[in-house]
Amino acid sequence: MIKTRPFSSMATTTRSPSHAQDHILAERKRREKLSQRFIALSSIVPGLKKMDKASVLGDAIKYVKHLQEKIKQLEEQTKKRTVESVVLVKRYHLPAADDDDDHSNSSSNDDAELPEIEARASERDVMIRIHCEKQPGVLAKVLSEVESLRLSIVNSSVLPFGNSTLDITIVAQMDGEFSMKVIELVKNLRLAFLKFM
Amino acid sequence: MIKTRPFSSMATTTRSPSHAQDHILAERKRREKLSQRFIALSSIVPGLKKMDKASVLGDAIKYVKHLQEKIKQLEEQTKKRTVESVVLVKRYHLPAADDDDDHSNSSSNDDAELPEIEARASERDVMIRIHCEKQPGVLAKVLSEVESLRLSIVNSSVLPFGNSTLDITIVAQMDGEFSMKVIELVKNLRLAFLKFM
DNA sequence: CTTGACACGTGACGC
DNA sequence: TGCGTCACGTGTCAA
Repeated sequence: MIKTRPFSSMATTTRSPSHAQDHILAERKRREKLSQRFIALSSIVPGLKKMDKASVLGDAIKYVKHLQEKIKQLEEQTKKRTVESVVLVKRYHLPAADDDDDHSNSSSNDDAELPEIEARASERDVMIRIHCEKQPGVLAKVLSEVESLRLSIVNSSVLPFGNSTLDITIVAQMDGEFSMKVIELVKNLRLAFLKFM
Repeated sequence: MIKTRPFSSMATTTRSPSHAQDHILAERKRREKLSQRFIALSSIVPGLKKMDKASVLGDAIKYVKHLQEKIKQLEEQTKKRTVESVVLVKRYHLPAADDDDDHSNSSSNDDAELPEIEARASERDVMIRIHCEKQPGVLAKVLSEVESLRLSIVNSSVLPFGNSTLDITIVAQMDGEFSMKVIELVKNLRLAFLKFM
């Protein structure tokens, strides 16, 4: 087997007599490693029809992109879900765009797990319901917050729901002639949660 | 860069010279395609230090596994965080769903005192909240109705609110693989209430 | 007979 | 100097 001379004219690349075999062996090992990785790659990429290297690479590329896109979607989705429940909450209290709040609005939401807060009032009674993530200290925090609003607590109930959720229901009464719009109440509770979390 | 005359003294496989060039060219194209895919692959795999083929393949493999694992986690998480919720308030119209309901709609409603029913589901847990008029026997009625839906009650709470209102919160669990869309649950409870009141 | 894919040996380049 | 990596041309096998 005689190869035609590549025109480099650099005929003087010393070839080691014994080490030439090393070279061959090393190259063989390298190829072996590559082939192994190709097999490994093709084994974790689902649904490939053609098993040739180009197709494996191509399908792997598509697959990676697909996975990345899916992860992106899932992460957005999880965030959206909490946002939706927040929106539900905001329906009750959204006029928050008032002047008493922080003006640094817009990007103010790092809302990892904002709770859903609902409040209603009947005569002197106020009912507060909070659907939130299970956290140590939430109940105490909420109760003290409620009391700080000059509301005397009549009853409270905490129900675990699912693995990581709490449903807190509180009934309180307003003192004397002091009264508070429920929307203000929800706003205050929400601010307390923002500080707390 | 054309090789002139490789004289074929090889006894085994002799190729026509023009066709040999085709072979070379084709192989070149194939290699080019492979290299291109390698580059493409390495461009979408983040944070790879070594750019040699074996490392690209190896890191791509690790990366794919990492993505798969992450997707698995995210999907589990979203499943946990998925909370279906339906609220039925008087005057609010249910998405009507199927035909199993009474068609005698229209002005048949003396619904002045229909309760507000809300249900949400997370995994096996179901939370039911009913805001209704204070009546003797409501709780028992509601609980038996819930149990008749193959739900085992985990916790229940009844809070008086105002003079004539009750806020009932129930947490129950669905049996085994039996599951029910929350909207069906709300519909059933609503029907029970309609019969009861 | 053509086409495409593969592994091999080999020269070259960079550290 | 050697060691690792690469691209190339080539022979071979299968569709």
